[in-house]
Formats: sequence, structure tokens, C-alpha cells
Amino acid sequence: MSQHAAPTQDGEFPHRYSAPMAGRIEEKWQNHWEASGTFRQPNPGEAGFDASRPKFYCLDMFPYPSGAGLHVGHPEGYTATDIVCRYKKLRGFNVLHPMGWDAFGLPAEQYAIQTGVHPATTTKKAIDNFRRQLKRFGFCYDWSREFGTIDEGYYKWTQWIFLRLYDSWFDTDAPSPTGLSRGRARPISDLVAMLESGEARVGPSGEIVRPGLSGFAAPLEGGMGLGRAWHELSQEGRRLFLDNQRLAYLGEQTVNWCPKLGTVLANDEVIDGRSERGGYPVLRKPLKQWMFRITAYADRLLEQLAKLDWPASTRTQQAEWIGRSTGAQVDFDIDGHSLSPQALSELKGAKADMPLTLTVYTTRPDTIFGATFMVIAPEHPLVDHVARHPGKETDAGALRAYVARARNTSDVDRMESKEKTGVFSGVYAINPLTDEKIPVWVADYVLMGYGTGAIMAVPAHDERDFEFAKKFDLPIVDVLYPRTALAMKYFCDHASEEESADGAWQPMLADFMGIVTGGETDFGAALVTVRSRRTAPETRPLDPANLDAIGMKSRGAIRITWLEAFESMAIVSLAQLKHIFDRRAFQSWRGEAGISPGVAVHSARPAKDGLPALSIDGLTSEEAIARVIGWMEETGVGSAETRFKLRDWTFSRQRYWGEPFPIVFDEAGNHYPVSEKSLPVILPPLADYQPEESEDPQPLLAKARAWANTTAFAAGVDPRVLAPETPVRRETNTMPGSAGSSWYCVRYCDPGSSDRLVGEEAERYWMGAGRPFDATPRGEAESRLGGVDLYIGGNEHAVGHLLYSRFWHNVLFDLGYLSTPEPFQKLFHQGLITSYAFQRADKTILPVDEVKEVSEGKYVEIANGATVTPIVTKMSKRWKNVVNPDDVIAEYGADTFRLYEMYMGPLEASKPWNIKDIPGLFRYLQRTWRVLVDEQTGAVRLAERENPALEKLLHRTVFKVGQDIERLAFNTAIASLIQFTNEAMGAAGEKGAGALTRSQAERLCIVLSPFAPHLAEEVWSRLEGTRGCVCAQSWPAVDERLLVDDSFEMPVQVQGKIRARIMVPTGAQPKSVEELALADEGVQKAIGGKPVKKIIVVPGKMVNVVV
RNA sequence: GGCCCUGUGGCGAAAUCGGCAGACGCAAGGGACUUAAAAUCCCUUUUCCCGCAAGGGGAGUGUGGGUUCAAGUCCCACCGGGGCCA
Repeated sequence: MSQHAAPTQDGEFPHRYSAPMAGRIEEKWQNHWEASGTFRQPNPGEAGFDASRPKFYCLDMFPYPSGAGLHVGHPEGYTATDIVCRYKKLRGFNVLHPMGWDAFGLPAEQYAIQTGVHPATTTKKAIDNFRRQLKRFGFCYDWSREFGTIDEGYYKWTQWIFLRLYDSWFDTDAPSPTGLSRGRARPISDLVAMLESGEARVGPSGEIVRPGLSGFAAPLEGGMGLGRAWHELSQEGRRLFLDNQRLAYLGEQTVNWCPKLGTVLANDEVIDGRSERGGYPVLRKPLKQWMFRITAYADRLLEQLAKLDWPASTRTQQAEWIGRSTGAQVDFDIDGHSLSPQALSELKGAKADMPLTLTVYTTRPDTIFGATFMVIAPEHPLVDHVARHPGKETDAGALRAYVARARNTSDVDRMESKEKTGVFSGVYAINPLTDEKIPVWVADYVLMGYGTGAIMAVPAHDERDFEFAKKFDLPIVDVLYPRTALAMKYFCDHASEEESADGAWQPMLADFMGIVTGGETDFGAALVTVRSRRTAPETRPLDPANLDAIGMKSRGAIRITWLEAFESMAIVSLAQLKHIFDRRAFQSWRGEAGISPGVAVHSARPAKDGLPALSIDGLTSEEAIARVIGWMEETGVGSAETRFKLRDWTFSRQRYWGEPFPIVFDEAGNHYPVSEKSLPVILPPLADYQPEESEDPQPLLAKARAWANTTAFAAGVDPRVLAPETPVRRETNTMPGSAGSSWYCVRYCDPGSSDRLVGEEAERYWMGAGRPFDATPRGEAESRLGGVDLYIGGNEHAVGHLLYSRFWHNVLFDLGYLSTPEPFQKLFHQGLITSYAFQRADKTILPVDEVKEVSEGKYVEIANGATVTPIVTKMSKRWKNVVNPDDVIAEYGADTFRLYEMYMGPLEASKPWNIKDIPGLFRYLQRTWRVLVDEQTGAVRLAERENPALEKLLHRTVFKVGQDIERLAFNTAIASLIQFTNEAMGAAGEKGAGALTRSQAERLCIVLSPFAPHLAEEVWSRLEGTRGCVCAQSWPAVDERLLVDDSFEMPVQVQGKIRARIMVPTGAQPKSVEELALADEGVQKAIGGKPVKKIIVVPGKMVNVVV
């Protein structure tokens, strides 16, 4: 870095803008801003709040304060928001611009495990360092609103929100308060009231039944559909029912438990069943964990997404994550003869007269005629029955062995594994469309947690089913062909014997395929055309080199492509191909599943056994799906079904450094909430942080035994809920990192609030439009659903944090605690800052400061002169290429740093850090300083008289900079600022005299201040008679008349090529522009006397003459 | 493997709605100032061809097609780089 050292103080120019001077100026103004509370933003109702101004809430994704300190990626987004906020303040907005800390999390806990230091200690230290570093940039945060997720005053409310979810259910029948899709969260007491009044009953599978609602389906046989009344349920039954309705509920999830490490591991920390760290065995164990019913909101989250001003890619990612699909749920009858009598009776249980079925969900019911076998997950209940009571064809030993093996394979590995495994269950089912008996296999590529844990396998048209069928030699039957396959089949079926002869069919079929793919829809017509071409045989040889010359390129080239295709397909004869099609074995023969769209074939059944006929042959998938579902609903075989890929949100972590749950368990294992007034449940300190070896999954927090085992009274449970002396065990799981970050945007509105999660008025003002949400459309500006006006952060949070926040926000909105359903109206992702890393010949990485550039693009290792390879990659410890902002600031100052990061390229693009470019921005600031300040005396240099050209340019600069900030295009805004300074340099007067007038200097300072606030503030303060900070001024007015010239140079094209430029008065009529263009000598020369066919005049842009 | 982004001088990039490709910065080369250097200022800088010169002409935005009076920008196919998910 030292070879690019910035200039230091120069004796000749004691007042030149130098690095030390930048440092002094920056410190001075940062102190001043802090001391005078410049960036404090009062809330409505507080002293100094100006209600006449519009509001702007601009939020950065708050950082996780790591011990390593800031890296240059952090200030990228923060500088961007700072510029916008400073600009908005100049534009007269009340600006909320807060900062805080996402401070619970794993790294601090791991550090504690290694060193025994309490995570709070290391975290506080890291926060102090982050705060110091951030302040060094001169960001205009309102630091009075700072908080961390670890603050008791904050996590009290995180726990409170958990209790609200715990205490709520999702009423699918209630209209959504957003006016979009149906359903909303309601307090669970509402549900109890409904049950007690009989308005709701408990359905056979624990669902809510609402007999009174119109549109309620007629009860099924035996009145089962009406469910049971509340009073018919036992105490235990009621509890179970309510617990199953809660938005926060206990669910069972499988975790990777490493007994030796005493900790739960993430999937990527487990390699081949052993821990990445230490290589100890890892077991997959089911564990009761707190879950959030985010799936209830799937539809709403999807629908509202479309109304947010978010990057399209992020919306797509979230939409795909939610993964709404429509398909069919289909019942396949199980062939009772393939089961043992014991299994049969066990499975049938009470419903002795009902047929036994296997239910599957499929998004492709149009391919059901090709379902030649079924696959169920190893965890499927049927497997257990069959293993204990094997049928005639069941190999119970193999089945049990397989299930045991699958249990210890993670879902990810099961989905990924290339080699398909499985075992036949011995059970058969009946394909309801073909009535064929098909085998039921057990395989781990089907997961119990997804769908019904069973699938119908359509090997011809699903890649995984195809692989499985190949491996276990199961039938593969085509039921869908793309157009090309249909055409080939047609040709096979219609070619005459002569045409089928070897040597004859190839060119003919190639020609036929060419015509068909070229757009002919009628295969018969295409065949006629081909035959006519045959009878007048082509005399020209099919030599690719000649094709162009004889004008046959298109047809000939396509035909050759097809001939090559036939060759690579290794078709022995046309008869063979026909045979393949006749056997419905085209996919099998091709060796891969046919997944491209097409139309259904071989998909028809006659009317039989009282069920109507159905044929979908020739229909596209979309039409076929509708037809099949219609048939299934009519016959009761299946029904249309909407599914989501989104899973409920697992909220428990078996850790220490997180928010404790406000939940206790009694000795029977029932859970109870801690009362609101006893919050927060404080995280107790541990004597040591070493995890204990244990066979059973244990959270680290469970080591606080005295804390965990207590009484209901001591834990703060309401005595009406549980008698005070009842012994209880506290929940010892902790909340995940995403807990605190899911609502911090809300808390900033009013971080001191002690009686509510946020002050009502402050929340309504900053998050909403100053009034409760109302879905009635009132034009574009008022149809917003949220929240923060501009949220900037990395796109790695596209589906995690950004989805969870939305869920919480929606729930709290439904329950009436927040005024908008969505937290973030506008979202923007800054790009990754990459950097050069250097690799030795042996692929090892060496630190950037041990490398030097010997010549353009050639780098060597300083120690031994060996050539190293530069690679561009993200900054990380691993690549040894992390740049510390402190160093850059020390060398050039914060203003230069800010400018550099904003000038690198578009904010959203990922871009490489290049140290060599920084001095360019430093020099720009230096020139700007020189334009305004005398380098000998330090006094401001001003011009007496206004230079009109500079005035015009200044107006344009103000306009462009303002416009560019609005669209977050800081790089081009800075480019235009540089241009202005360069012009002003050129216009500078004699020694001592300035180029800019007093008014121009003021305006320049204001426009520069969002980018280089310290320098702007310093120059501003040196201007005599200015009052207050530059950042508290008003954005300069733009005189629009100065934005346009009287006349300008317009290019004239002839045949699309520029041949001349003419001077055209602004606003000239197209007709006169035309005349001016034709009068031009160069234009005439280019036209060369040819007749002018047409003249296109684009006003203000150009002229194009067509001859 | 899927989804998304991206490809423009030696480098970072600009071209905002289909209308002058390369603004601005870096690097490089030349010059001024200087005993010298640093700093600063000025000039050149996409490329090829013709010309002593002024100047003129051609090509050019990853590749190949297409739409259009006009394509970096829109459409189709392909190739390379990156990110996210699996």
C-alpha cells in the first residue's frame, strides 16, 4: 500500500487538502455534529419535531459485530444510505436513519467455548469497535436510537412477540385485513370463545370445523364432518387441540447431534456422518422444537410480495422459496392381497369397510397413465406395519436394514445422492387410471416431511424416477411426447415400405423433420411435401460448403442437423424406431426422462367398473391436468390441491447465546407461558461454556441447572395459569439469530418504549403513511403495504431474514400492534466488493501485502520473486485479501473513502477493490478544495463576477446529482461533480481570485455535502456569514431554462451511418430539421444523388435519411 | 442441476425510454514548471487502413442468427465469469 502513499503536507502550500488535514477536518466535524446533536431526529410529539415535513425512513441491514471489525463491504451500503439521507434532509424530509447491532449469535458463543470469556464481554467489545469505526465515516445516524438485540430492554419485546405468536391462531375463514387473500391471525382466546359458543367444533383430524359458515360442505356419512363439540373433549384433548392451532407450536424435527461435541451441527458441518470438526460420529435424532406456522401465511406472503418495490430477482427467489404449486392429491388403492392379514387389520383399524389407500401429491396428474410404480419414504407408517407383518413378497430383513440406514442420512444427502437406493416393500397398489397393479417401493429419495411421504413414479418423465426405474428394472412407459417425437412417430407409422428402406428413410425423415420444425403444423401435409420433393429429386449435392452459393442454406443445414441427430441416436432401421414407439419405449431407449413440454399420448381408459371413460391424448399438459383433475373429482379418486414448498420455521437452537424462550414445562411436559409482566426472561450466566458429552441432544443453556429447574412463581408464570409452587423446568433452547433481526426495523421508531414494543404514534408515523393501514386503493402513492422507505443490504438475506421479518410483521399487523402488513416497502441490494487474491503455483494463497506488481498485470511474491496468479474473489480471511477501512481512512481520509466506494461502479454490481483508483478521488477533493480555498492562506477564494457558462453547468450538475441520488446512481453523480470541478479549475481567475461566486460556492458545498460531508462542512464554515451546518441547508433550486441550450449539434445518418452533424435550434420542427439536414454538404455527398425514400427525425436526438 | 445477475478500451466504468459507443476515473505515453524529484497543470490514449499534414475511410460492445430506418440496449441459440439455492 505504501507505494501509493498520498501526498503529505507541503511546506509551500500549508493549506493544501492533505491526508492529515482531512483527518483533522473530519475529527473536528464529527465532534461538532455529535456535540450539537445535528443528526438527532425527534419523534412526533417531541420538542423540535416539525410535522409539516414529509418523512423518510431509511434503514441499513444492521451488522453482526464480529471481532475482526468492519471490512470494506460494510461501508458500501452505509455510505449509500448516508448520501440518500443527507440528500433527503436537504430536501426537507424528517429522516429516520438508525444503526444498531445484531449481536446474538454463534461466533461469540464459539469464542466463549474456546476461551471461557462470557459472550457478552466479547460482543460488547466488538460493538464498541464497530461503533468507533462507523463514526469515523461521518455517517448521519441518529445514534440516540442505537440498540443491540442483546439489550434486555430489546429482547424483552422479542420474547413478548414470541408469546403473541404462541397465543395466536390463524383463522383461514376471516377476511385478511390487507384485503388480499383470506385469513388472518387472531388471539387464541377468540378461538376458545368460538368453541365454547359452538360456533366452531373440533374436526376428526384436529382441524377447526365451522358448521355455520355458508359454503360449508355437506357433512359426510355418520356426521363425522361436523366434528365434536368443545365440551365433549377432555382437558387433555382441549389442550392438544389448542396447542396444534398456535402460530408458535412444538413440532418434532430431526437434528444432527454429535454426542462427543455435545452440540447440534448444521448440515454442512457433517461430513459422511461425522463432525467436520474432530471427526466424531453424528447421530440424527428427533427433537421437539418450537416452530412458527409461517406456512399459514404462504399465500399472503406471496401475494403481497408483488406489491413491494423490491428487486425482481429477490421477489423471484422468495416466490420460489414459498413455492406455490397446484396439482392433485390422488388416492391409490392398496392391493390387500399383498399385505399380511395382521398388517391389513392394523392398517384398517376402525375403518374396516373403507378401502386402504396410499395418498400422493403430484403437480403432474397428466402423466398418471405412466405411473408404473410408487415410492414411499422409509419413515412412511406403512413401512413399519409391513416390516413387522411381512406379506408374501416382503423381505422384512432388507426392509428393516434399509430403514435403519436411511435414518442416519441427512435429507440433503438423500436428495443429492447420485446413486439411487431402495427396496421393494412387497406391497402393490392399483393405478386408478390404468387399473394396473404396480409395486410400492421404499426409497430414501422420497422424504416424509415433504408432501405425503409417497409419490407416484412416472419414470418416463421424471429424472429421479427414471434413474430409479433403470436401476431396479421397473417398467418405463411413455405418456407424453414433444412435437419432434410425435413427428418421428408419425413418420414411422406412415412411411411406405419403400420409403422405410435403409438409405431412403434417413434423408426423407430429415426433410420431414425440417419442415415440421420449420413451422408446418399438419404432419400429413408435411409428408406430402416431402414426397413431392422426392419425385423431383435434388440434383445438387448436399455439400455444406456449397449450400450458401446455391441458396439452400436454410433447408439443407436443417436437414444435415437432423441427419447428424439420427446418427448420434444410433437408429438401426426405421422398423426398429417404429417398434420402439409401438412399445411406448422411446424415453427408455433414449436413456433419459422426457421432461420437455409436449402432448399426452397413450393416456386413455375406457368406461369401466362404473367409472367414466377418460382420454387426454393430444392435449397439452395444462389442458390434460385440468381434465384429469376433473375426472378424479367426479370419481372421488383425487382432488385439486395447492401446495407450498415453504416449511414451517424452526425457531429453537440448542445454544446459549440467544434469547431464552418465555416458556416453562411442568412435570408432565406441558408448556406454559411466562407472564408478560415477568419479561424479560434474562439469560443467566454460565460458570463455563464447555459443552458436555451426552447421548441426548442438550442445549448449552441447560447447563444452567439452578436457573432451569425452578418454580412457576420464580419463573414468572401467571398464578392463574399454574400454581406458584409448581415445580417447572424452563425451556433451555434459545431463539435463533433471526429472532432479533425480524423486528428491529420497528423498534428504531421508538427504541426507548417500555410499555409497548414500540410507541404507537411513532410507529404509525415512521412505518406508515401516518394513519392506520387501509387497503382501499387511493392511487399509486397510497397503495403501499409497508414500512421502511428504503432498506439496503446484501442479497444473501433474500429468503431468510427478509421472509421472517415479513411474517412477523404480518402477524403483528393482524393482531393490531403495527400499522402496516409489510416491513420494507423498497429494498435494494448493494453488490459484493471483491478483491484480488494471489495464488502460488501450488494453489496456496498468500496475503495481498506479500505480493508486488512487477509489471502490468504481472505479480510476484516479494519474499522469493516467484510469479503468483491474481484471482478476483470475495473478500474473506480464507483468501487473505481483506482490506481494513481504518488503513484507507488513515491514508486518505473518510471523505475519499466514501467517494471511492461510491464511484467504483453501480451500487448493485459486484466490483473489485482496486487500491490504485483511490488517489483519483483524493485528487478530485484536492482540486475542489483548491477551487474554493487559497492553499497559501487558507482563506476562501471567490469570484466577483459570475461566469455564465459555469453557472449553467452548476445548474445542470445540481439537477443531475439530485436525479442520480434518487435512483441510487452515485457513480454518475460523482462523475458530474468531478466534471464541474474540472471546469471550474479551468475557469479559475488570476492568483488569489476564485472561479466561483459566493452563491456558487455555497451551492457547490451543499451539493457535495452528501458525498464528502466533512470537506463540504469545512469550506462552508469558512464562507463568511454562513449559519448552521451545511447539512441543514436546502438543496439548491434548479433553473430549468438553464438546462437546455438554444441550439445543439445533431448527427445526421444516411442509411444508419453518421455522415454529418448539423446545428439545430432547440425545439425545431421536424420539417425544418429535415430541410437543414438535406441542405448539408456532407449529407448530400453521402446520398450521392440516390432518391431519398424516407427521412426519420427524432426530435432532440438525430436524423436518419433512408435512400 | 435450478434460479438470478453479468460480459463494452490496458483496467473500473458511462450511454436513464431502441437514437452520436467509450462520459468520468485509473494506468500508460508525451510536454510545461523544476538544478532534480515529488506535487501540480496541459496534451494524447478503442482499433485498423490511407495521408508529410490538415483530414478521410473501414471495423468495433463475448459468439452466431433475427427484428428495425436505426441494436451495447429487444428476440432466439450458444460460449465465458459471478452470486444464491440445491
